[in-house]
Amino acid sequence: MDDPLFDQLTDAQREAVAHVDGPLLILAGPGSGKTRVVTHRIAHLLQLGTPATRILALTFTNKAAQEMKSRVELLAPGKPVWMSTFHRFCARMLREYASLVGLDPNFTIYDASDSHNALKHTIEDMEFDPGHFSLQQIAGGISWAKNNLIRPAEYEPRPGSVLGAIVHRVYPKYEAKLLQSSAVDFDDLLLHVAALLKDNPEVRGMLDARYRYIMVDEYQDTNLAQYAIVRALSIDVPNLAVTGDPDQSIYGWRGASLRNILEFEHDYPDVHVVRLEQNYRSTKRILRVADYLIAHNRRRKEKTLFTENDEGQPVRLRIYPTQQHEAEGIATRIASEILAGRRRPRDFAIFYRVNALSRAIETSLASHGIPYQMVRGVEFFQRKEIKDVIGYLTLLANPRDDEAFLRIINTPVRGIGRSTLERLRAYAATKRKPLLEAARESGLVADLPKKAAVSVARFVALYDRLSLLAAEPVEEILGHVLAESSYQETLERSDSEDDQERLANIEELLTAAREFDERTPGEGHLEEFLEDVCLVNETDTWDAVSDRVTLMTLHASKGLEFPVVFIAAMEEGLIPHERSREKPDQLEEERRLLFVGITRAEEELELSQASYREFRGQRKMTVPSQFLMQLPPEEIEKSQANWGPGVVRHYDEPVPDESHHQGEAWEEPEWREPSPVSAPAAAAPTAAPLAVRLTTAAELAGDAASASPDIFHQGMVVRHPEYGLGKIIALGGSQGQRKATVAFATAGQRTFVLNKSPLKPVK
DNA sequence: CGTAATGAAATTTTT
DNA sequence: TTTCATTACG
Repeated sequence: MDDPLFDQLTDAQREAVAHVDGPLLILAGPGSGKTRVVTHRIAHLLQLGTPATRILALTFTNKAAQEMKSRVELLAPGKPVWMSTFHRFCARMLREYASLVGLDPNFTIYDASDSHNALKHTIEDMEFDPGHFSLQQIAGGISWAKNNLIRPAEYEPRPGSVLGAIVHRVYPKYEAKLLQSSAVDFDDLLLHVAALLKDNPEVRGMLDARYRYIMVDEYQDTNLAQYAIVRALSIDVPNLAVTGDPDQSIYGWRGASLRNILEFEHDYPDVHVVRLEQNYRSTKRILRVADYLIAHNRRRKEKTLFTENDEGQPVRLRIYPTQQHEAEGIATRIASEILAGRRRPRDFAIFYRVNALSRAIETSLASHGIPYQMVRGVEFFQRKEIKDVIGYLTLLANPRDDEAFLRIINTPVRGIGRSTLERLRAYAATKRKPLLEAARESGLVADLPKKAAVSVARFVALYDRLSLLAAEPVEEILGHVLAESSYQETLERSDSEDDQERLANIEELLTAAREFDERTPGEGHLEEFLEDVCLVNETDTWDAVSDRVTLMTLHASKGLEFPVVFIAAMEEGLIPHERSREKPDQLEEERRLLFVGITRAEEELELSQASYREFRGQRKMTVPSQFLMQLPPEEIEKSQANWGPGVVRHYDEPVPDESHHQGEAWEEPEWREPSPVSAPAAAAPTAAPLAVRLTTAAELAGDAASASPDIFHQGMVVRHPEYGLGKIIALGGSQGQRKATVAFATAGQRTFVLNKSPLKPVK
């Protein structure tokens, strides 16, 4: 084979890429060039003349899909291969076949918190008392059922299970509520598609034929619903290629089933299996540590990881007195490496089991002036202000969406309180109408005070005004929403810092909308925007480019790699997490989680443990993680750090005379005041990477001279020579076509093309 | 109706 | 300790 596509591949990789027809299982260890294989295989299929539209590649994250897209683009430019996440693929299928499962094509996708609210409202409507079970437990039960392809009517509670009995009662009502609102939760996206394929053989057959080659990444993380979907699409044309690593399955708690990959050979008997065991990422020592650890798992496929990389440094294990010492130790190490010019901030990553552990580390990094970015749990699109504003758009797109209605009906406050809503809900329930419809008829609602009815009517009028804009670019709709609901004004009037931050976040959302508009010209893309918004997550926008230390949970680290990795808090109860200790399966998953963390490291790995840790305000003595005992002792360089408080010291220095700090010295660690740092490279860390990337840098560089339209923003007060003072209520269009709608005090609303208008900002 | 105060709960979270 | 959700007041 002298095809350039195969040039840079190893034999094993080549074997996988060259495989064309029939099922293929690629067992790919960490750092084994899996993405390379998948992308090259796609390119190869294209080269053989397969139309791009006949290839489907499914991933779990947008980031992975994006990565794949850009790499295929390099190998085979301009080919529209469908590469997306499972959920996005399903969303698209459902838009096409919505009516077959009882949805409108403009259905809403509920994220976790939306569906939580929907469940809460369902239970309220039922006047059902779930006893001591929490909403989350019930939600978990429903989610479990959905992941296992059990529809409401088919749900059979385990005999004697109280929770099961509750789920049995609630699940059908919850599902009915979603359908009534024409909404789906994340699990539904998969479940509905699986059901669609099962119940409609002709549709299934057509799609099976349409997607001639299907590839699934991270197959070890598929659940039964995903399995069923993939399976249904590869019956007549069984050209299914899956890649995965059983040892990296860390989402069992989300319904992923290791069975799918372990039994793949059973499900597809004539499967071709390729093992990618050579690692190109880590040093020999790191790899041996990972391999030794994971060998303790029983439920797996044996594999032999090897690398031709250097031996590398020993893996370090540091034991600190307290978490503050631990954090300080890590920060000091990083600082000295950077100051010595050996590394840059972006070379480092710090992983931990739970988000709550990040705080101490952040504090220390900040005090050393080390720039960092945290991939954090609270996502941009989950913030209240974002969800509020999105709520308006959602209701515009789907007037049947009761959850969206409830979210925005009194945000900002318009005097529509609990009792009013109670009556609206009762009315809507008896008339079997969406809440918005009920609101429209507020005059007919029994016992509704006139004042309340007027408030409701005003809201409906607002809604109707906004809905006239539904086909406009998203940025413009958003602008009108912000202005006419007085959401923005309410925040601006507030002087709390939180609210100022909210305004900034809304500004980011506007930017995201603008970028979306530029990306998708034409009319009526509201649903697509909303889909983007809810199927995107912050990890996707983790910025590999910026020069910062990365902080994240072990889960979030999957798929990434860093020259130097720290894994903090190697303690019983954290890793393995206490909630995982009951079942052996869960313990194995925790072990895999650590395996994933370890195998992210390219050159250096440092594990650490604190002897005492403050947890929920309690200082407790810790027990070393059992996993530490499952590492090869000869590969580990263990050291105990025993010095007193406040001493910032490089680790390679010998431990100093500890006499006067012995014993309780660490009880009250003293803190150096976080000192502002002199070096410009070490600017104070910005709080959070926002989910939305700003393009302003490029734009400013481009045409800074022409007092660009970018100086105008949402809500700004402007002056017009003729009409006087006005406020920008919406912006739209891009570049030279940038337009603003301005509400003037005397002259009403007018729209201008900014480049040609005499508008000037005031202030 | 809206805000302040109290109390219970607290992993991980591809979408 | 912190965060939320519900409850009690003004």
